[in-house]
Amino acid sequence: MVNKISKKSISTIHGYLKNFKLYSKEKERKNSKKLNQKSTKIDYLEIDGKKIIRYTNEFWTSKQRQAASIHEISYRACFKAQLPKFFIQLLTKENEMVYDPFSGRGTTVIEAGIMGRKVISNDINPLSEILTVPRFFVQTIKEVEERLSEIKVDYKSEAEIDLSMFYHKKTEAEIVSLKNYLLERKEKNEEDIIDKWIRMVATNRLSGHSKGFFSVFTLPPNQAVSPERQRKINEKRNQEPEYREVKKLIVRKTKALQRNLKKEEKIKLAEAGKTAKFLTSDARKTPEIEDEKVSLIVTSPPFLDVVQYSKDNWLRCWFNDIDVKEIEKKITITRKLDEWTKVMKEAFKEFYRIIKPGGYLAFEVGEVRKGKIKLDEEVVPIGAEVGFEPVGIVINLQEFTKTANIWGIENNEYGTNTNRIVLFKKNR
DNA sequence: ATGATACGGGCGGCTGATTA
DNA sequence: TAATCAGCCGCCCGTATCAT
Repeated sequence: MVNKISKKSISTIHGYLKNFKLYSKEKERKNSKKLNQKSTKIDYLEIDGKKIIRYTNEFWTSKQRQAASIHEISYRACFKAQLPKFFIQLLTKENEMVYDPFSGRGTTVIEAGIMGRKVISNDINPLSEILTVPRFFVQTIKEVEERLSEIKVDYKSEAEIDLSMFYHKKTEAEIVSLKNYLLERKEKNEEDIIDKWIRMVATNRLSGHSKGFFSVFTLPPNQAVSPERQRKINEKRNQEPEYREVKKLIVRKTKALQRNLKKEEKIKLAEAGKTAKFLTSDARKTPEIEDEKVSLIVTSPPFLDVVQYSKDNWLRCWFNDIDVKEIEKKITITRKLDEWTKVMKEAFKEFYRIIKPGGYLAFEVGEVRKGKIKLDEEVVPIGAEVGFEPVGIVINLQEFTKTANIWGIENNEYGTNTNRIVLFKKNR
């Protein structure tokens, strides 16, 4: 619900954020045509002797399923599509380059693609590319059905590891057959975009807590359950894996992913996909990206080591023949703040190199350790040191419908109840 | 003994689509 | 129109273990 706005100079961005009023669809529905009258709260922080402005408002709403359905790929710690949309709309024009160095499930680049921007996506975890690339080239139900029908299932096949706590024998045979098919296609260099689409959907269906997934009831798929733990869950719930039709579920999710995707959005995605770059590099070292090529970065880095990305993805890595240990070796961000800061500074240097003069960096971070560590405030001097001008901190505050009960955390307590974005500009 | 680091838990409210 | 249900989302922190 961002007001239509073209690219703004730095002073008008301040004006825009200051005078921002969110047009509320909710209120419209309730026959009140009024704007959401919340005005932006402004305060100032002093960091390293310099004043920095902080804007707090409900700049976007992030209800579930309010963005394009194509984003509905579960991944650990993914921000809502409304976040990148806000900054892309505010800070870039069509055909300009948008980049996400910590791409994850690819929310930023997919959203940028829908909006007709050019994109580069990077993530050190190869799973990111597997989940992102195919969604630029949305396949029709018919294409997917036809391809699936060509894939032979050997009902004698079994996984080399014990997955009996997750899958019915027949389901497991179907998954393993699909895994082997995809591996063979890849090895023979025959893997096409339809195969990749199927790989992406299947990877997303491996485990979850409803009948739309291949597995028995388990946790939602953004967090992995260990085999030992799954056995206990099965015991506790007195359940055992029932048969799930793998091909049928893939077709169903294929349909769901494009549920509300408009025709022109699909075309724009495909256009962006044709020129897109997908990297699997360390964000500090991306020589594939030329100097001053990028108009906007919207990203969110790992917050210290709060999330175990490789562990949470063990089953998906198994399906895609990705060595979890190899990824763990590459991801070296520790829980120590000073080391995190060092790594981020190197990354910021790289961002400065590839952003064009006049371009922006929107860097989303959060509070961790019960608010003891405010990463947004840590990030401001890092950006300034490498040459960026800190524009300000943008905080999106909303009445949350979040239900993070896993760790007994109440609404608006800890975690990402607010999105905190540090906005930087590279001056001309 | 003390501080640092590693490990890993295991739900449920809400929204929107589908079905009755 | 109401009822049902699939599927989304959550970057924390207590405790065990290791290092000094």
